[in-house]
Amino acid sequence: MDMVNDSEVTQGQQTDLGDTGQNISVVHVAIPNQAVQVQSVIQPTSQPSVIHTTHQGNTIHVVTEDEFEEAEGKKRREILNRRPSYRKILNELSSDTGGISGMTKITEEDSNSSQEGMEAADGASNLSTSQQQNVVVSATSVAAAGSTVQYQQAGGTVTVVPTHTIQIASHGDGIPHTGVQTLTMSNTGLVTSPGGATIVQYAQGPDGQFFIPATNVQAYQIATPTSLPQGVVMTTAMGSPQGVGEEASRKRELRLLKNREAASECRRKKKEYIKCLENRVAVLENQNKTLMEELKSLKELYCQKDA
DNA sequence: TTCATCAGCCGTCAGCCCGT
DNA sequence: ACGGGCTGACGGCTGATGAA
Repeated sequence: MDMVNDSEVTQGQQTDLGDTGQNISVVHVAIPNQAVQVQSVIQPTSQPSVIHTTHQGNTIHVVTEDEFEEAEGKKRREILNRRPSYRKILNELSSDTGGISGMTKITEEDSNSSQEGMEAADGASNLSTSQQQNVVVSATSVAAAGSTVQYQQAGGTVTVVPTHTIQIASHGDGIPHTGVQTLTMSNTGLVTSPGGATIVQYAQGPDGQFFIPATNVQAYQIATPTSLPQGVVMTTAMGSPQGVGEEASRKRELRLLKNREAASECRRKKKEYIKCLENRVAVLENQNKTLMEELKSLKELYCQKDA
């Protein structure tokens, strides 16, 4: 493969491509040390079907068709093999392009789109006697008898059991829990009735545990939370073959839920990535236009001087 | 109004990569 | 080796739009 370095090629220069057996004239406008806008137009003078070039920095590589196909194939395979995440691409773009506007660096923090859910779930651990609680857990699968789903967080544990009892095992807030409290359970959260959002009244039993009075009992569904804060653990107590099946289905639900969220996040990043690319195109087109105009005026200046 | 088409969104699956 | 995250691909759903 022959290399044609743009520092060696000037407008109209005839360049022999050696082992390609081709002679081409190269019209090459090269602006050294410009990150963008090196334009090259390669025109074959003989009839070699296609001239393929690849660019590396300021260097143009002229390759044979076979080499080109091979390289393209390899490139395609590499792209198929592993496309870096949009976050990576965006970060690379933003560090590469430095001053280019419209580039937003994605950080771990701003990729955390489920902050609100976390905050809502956070509230569940701080159960107090006087305020309404938002316990956020979504509903998908019905817990069978014998299984216990725990929603745990540092300092407090809310246990939901399929006998429709909500047990608050340990608040960790030091507040004595007496009387009837109201839990607002949204359909985006931990426990819902089939009808959606439900106000569940629960009371504290003599053993200190809270329970839902029988009048409130419905087929509450229990599933994994849409987003659990760090340190939050959902567990199920199992012990039977039936439980194994439930465990599997619970795991599946959790996996699907996480994947759902991941897909949503991925789409969000993809959109952002495309926006950034569009911005970049606009910026580069602008720069291109400016440089072309500059080149044109310099050419005119040069022609005037020559004449 | 009804129907067809299209675009956009969402959920799911599969496969790859990466950290443990 | 395994589990979890990421993302392309696919199919279904829904709303907008235009033609009949």
